[in-house]
Amino acid sequence: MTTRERLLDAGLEMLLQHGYNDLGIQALLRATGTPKGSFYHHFQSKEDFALQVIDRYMEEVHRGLELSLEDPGLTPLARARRFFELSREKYRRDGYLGCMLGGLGQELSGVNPTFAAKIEACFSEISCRIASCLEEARRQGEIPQQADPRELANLLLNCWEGAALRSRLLRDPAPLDQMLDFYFSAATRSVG
Amino acid sequence: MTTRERLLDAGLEMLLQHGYNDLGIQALLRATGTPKGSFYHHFQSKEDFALQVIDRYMEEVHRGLELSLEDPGLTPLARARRFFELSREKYRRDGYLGCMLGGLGQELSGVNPTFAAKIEACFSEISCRIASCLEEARRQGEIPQQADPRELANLLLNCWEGAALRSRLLRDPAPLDQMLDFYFSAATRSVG
DNA sequence: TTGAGAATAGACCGGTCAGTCTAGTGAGAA
DNA sequence: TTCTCACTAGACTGACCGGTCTATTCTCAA
Repeated sequence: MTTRERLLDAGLEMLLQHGYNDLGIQALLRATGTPKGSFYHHFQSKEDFALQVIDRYMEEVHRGLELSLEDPGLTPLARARRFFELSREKYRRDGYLGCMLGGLGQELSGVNPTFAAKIEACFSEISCRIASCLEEARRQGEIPQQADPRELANLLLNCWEGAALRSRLLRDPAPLDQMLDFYFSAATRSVG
Repeated sequence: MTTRERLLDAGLEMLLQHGYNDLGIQALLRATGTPKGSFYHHFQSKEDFALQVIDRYMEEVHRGLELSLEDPGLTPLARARRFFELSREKYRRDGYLGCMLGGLGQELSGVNPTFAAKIEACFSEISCRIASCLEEARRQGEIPQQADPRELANLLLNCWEGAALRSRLLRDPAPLDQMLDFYFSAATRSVG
């Protein structure tokens, strides 16, 4: 494994726990046994590093989206739900520290437009893919014809992020499950 | 206005925008024209200061809860919605920077148990007061008898926080309104 | 075998951080 | 009038911050 990869790996873990401002380069280097020269050889700056960590985070997210949204054994609505259940499993493995996008978004969007734009773009990507899935659900009659898949997808994602924050505070998955139950029972009942 | 009050006022504004780690004591002092000695006369430490700022934030929240949840001109469900509409107006005045509890919760709960507990306690307080309101809604038949007011209140609050994060990223109130529409139409339709 | 460039290595930089310390000021009590 | 104490004032401390710099080592192509 290359130094760059080691740094990004550690970055995923440490940024999730510490956030951006509480993560020192020094600490990252100590944790990975990397000299400072290597870090600044591979990355322009701390900000550049964090942005690349977000890219790596998004690779995982997209793998999860493919795994769930393209599962032919499930109905479209069940596929959408599956994605968040996969995410919940990832959160469990991480110790219920929530979602890195939510964490960095909250911390940095008040002062750093680069991060704000980056993270909004990530949410937007995810939301779009879920929206096509919900579009399919609408075609198949799982949700009402007059429903707006794009708005429903944003709603689902935003509420999920809220649940993830509460789950981080409590170190407990319950808010995640409750939110999914509520959302999908509301979505199905509305067409029942 | 006393020095202490000036500092807490500025703290409300600056912590919302900058978060905890990006807010320097120096900057706070510069912004308020306060010498350092005064700050450390009134507050034990930066952490102590931030915890007191949260207390002040919660005073506002409780005022909002009283204003809305005890409004006799509205049905119980409408009172609950009113609280979040009031919050939305506050967010607008602040430039759509979201909710301080959500911001500090995300930033600090991974590393600082004191803040994690404090902020979870704040959410819990708010949720409890909304739950009694929803309990009353249940008594009056606005929501199903078998609904759990406490869970519904947590759900509402958590989803709101997610919408607030997205609103902060976009500097736009739309996610807030969409979330409220979805939640309350789901809640009423289920008993239709 | 040698030359070139990528990568490692860590001392070092100026600046800023939270927090301390001592001196001084001002208002109200005695 | 004088004493007291809450409060103001800001210089100062040591640690740590992100980032730079130069020297060295490694890898691999010519």
